[in-house]
Amino acid sequence: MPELPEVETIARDLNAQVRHRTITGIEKLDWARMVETPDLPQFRATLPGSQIQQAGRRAKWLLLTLDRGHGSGWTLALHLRMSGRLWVADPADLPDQHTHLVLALDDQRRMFFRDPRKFGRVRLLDPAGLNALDAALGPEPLSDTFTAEQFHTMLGQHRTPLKPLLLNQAFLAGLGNIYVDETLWLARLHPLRPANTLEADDTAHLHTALRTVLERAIAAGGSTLRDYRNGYGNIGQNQAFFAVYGCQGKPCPHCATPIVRCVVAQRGTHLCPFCQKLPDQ
DNA sequence: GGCATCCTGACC
DNA sequence: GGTCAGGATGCC
Repeated sequence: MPELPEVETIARDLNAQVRHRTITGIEKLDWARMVETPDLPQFRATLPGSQIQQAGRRAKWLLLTLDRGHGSGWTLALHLRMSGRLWVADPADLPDQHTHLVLALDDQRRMFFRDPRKFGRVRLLDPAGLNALDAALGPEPLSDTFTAEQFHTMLGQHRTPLKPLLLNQAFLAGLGNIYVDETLWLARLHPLRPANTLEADDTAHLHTALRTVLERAIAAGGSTLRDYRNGYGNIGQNQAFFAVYGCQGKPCPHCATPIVRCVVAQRGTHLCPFCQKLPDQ
């Protein structure tokens, strides 16, 4: 569910609320499979007493840097996958049946990880583990060091269609189904276009479109379709700006041609058949 | 690449 | 009852 803008929003919200707070205990953990590493005893032993130095993000991973106590040098990495939420709960709130992890803080507040589909995962990483996670992910599209020239070189090395390539986290970090569709529409590129057929100006448009779409979504606090909530438990507003995602049958904001939905790379895909043509057509 | 799998809830 | 869902992985 959450993609880069949603995870970025949650990271900022958490940073504002739990930075320098100490985790006093694990109040609830009823889905052991969500903890990927280390083993459960070490996970339970390490967290209590550790202080959250800061909350950040890498790709779609939320990263809580831990300091002091047993947590020194560790990073708590959380991935929300499809239906996960992570927020600082109101002291009066009780975790429901889908809230599988509750972390108590030293100010009487608690962090809730709720995930009905149970796809979400948590890792406690040492510095080497954090490096490995980072190394397995592509560049951050909003980074100052991610240039259109670099992007063009990257795209030229793949004949894969654009959509599955942009969804591949090892190629580029943070995009998911919504923002790939929105970005390709803004760049007027067909999702099946082989990556290595882009001209330099196509890549420049795609590079600009990526930043426009992602920055607008962050400014709007993310997109809420069903499950997504920010770090305060509130919905985002970016869904109002969708041009194509879920807009099948509605007029293209550029040319008024009805938006169509198809399937590309096993994912629902939304595009304007007039603006986004394959070169052969 | 395609496909199945991990899960549950919403919707038709 | 069947289909779909913002993600990722492992198997052809």
